Amino acid sequence: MFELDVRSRKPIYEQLVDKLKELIITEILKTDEQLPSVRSLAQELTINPNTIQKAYRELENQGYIYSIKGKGSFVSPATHQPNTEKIVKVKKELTKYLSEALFLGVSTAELIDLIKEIEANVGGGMLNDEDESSEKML
Amino acid sequence: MFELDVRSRKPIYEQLVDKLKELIITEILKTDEQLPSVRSLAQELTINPNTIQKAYRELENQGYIYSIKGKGSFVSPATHQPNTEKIVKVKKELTKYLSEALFLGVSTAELIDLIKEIEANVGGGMLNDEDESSEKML
DNA sequence: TGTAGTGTACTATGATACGTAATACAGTTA
DNA sequence: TAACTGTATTACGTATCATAGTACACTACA
Repeated sequence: MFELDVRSRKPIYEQLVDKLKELIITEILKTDEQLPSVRSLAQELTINPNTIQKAYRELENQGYIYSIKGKGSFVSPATHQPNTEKIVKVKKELTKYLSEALFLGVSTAELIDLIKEIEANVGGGMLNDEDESSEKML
Repeated sequence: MFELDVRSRKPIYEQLVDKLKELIITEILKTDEQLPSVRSLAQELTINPNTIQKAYRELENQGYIYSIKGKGSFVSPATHQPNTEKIVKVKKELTKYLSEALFLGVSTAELIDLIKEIEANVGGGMLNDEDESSEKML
């Protein structure tokens, strides 16, 4: 279900946040669906429960999930209400990577195709994860 | 010339890499133009020379600049030869942020506009009279 | 009621990265 | 020679990450 790279410079909990966010955005994980418990996921990924909890806390802070003591953690309903601050932040990152992509020779057309491709997956359903090199497959 | 956030979670040297990369990509810094020396830039930014050097080393590793002992550091000529590995990496980041942008309600049209806007500022040459729409994205 | 499963909180420890500081060396330029 | 470049090394303090262990509060269920 997850591929983690424990050797990566990017913290494990942050990798988890990214992966889960992606699963939520693409609606592979649906609204109110229950996430694995911190302990079970920790055991499955052979990492520490605290690390899972940190990722869940971050996702909760960002509004992607909600947690109920004694019950579990669940996917938040997609509000789709514009969050200006977040959008500004994301656009900034986008600008950075779009610039670099163009600089590296990626064409505008290709980028637009990428957008359309992603758009088809966001809220749509199917998506497959093509991912990096190493490690830990579960 | 630079604005750094020493309190940011992002390392200073990495902020420097990003800023300089952007200046190179947008050709504000032109091929073979000399960068500030590690010591002078360190003094200007009131940070440690080692931190500058780390950023320069990273930029050199990524092919954006070259350094000559005793002379200085200079902007590499833009090769524009496709670097598959880098492109894959950038596309991956792009996918992440594009997904999130779409999820947050940014429209496809808006994203395409963003691409075109950036394209006008990258590499192509004609645009160093950046008076209007460009606005020095940072 | 008891028990197992949830989330949550806290302390402690080791490893690693970041940034600074000081020093040294090598090469270029005037 | 003197002053400027890049580069390398060691040491130190700090912060973050991840683990480990423990504890507590709440929920569900037999």
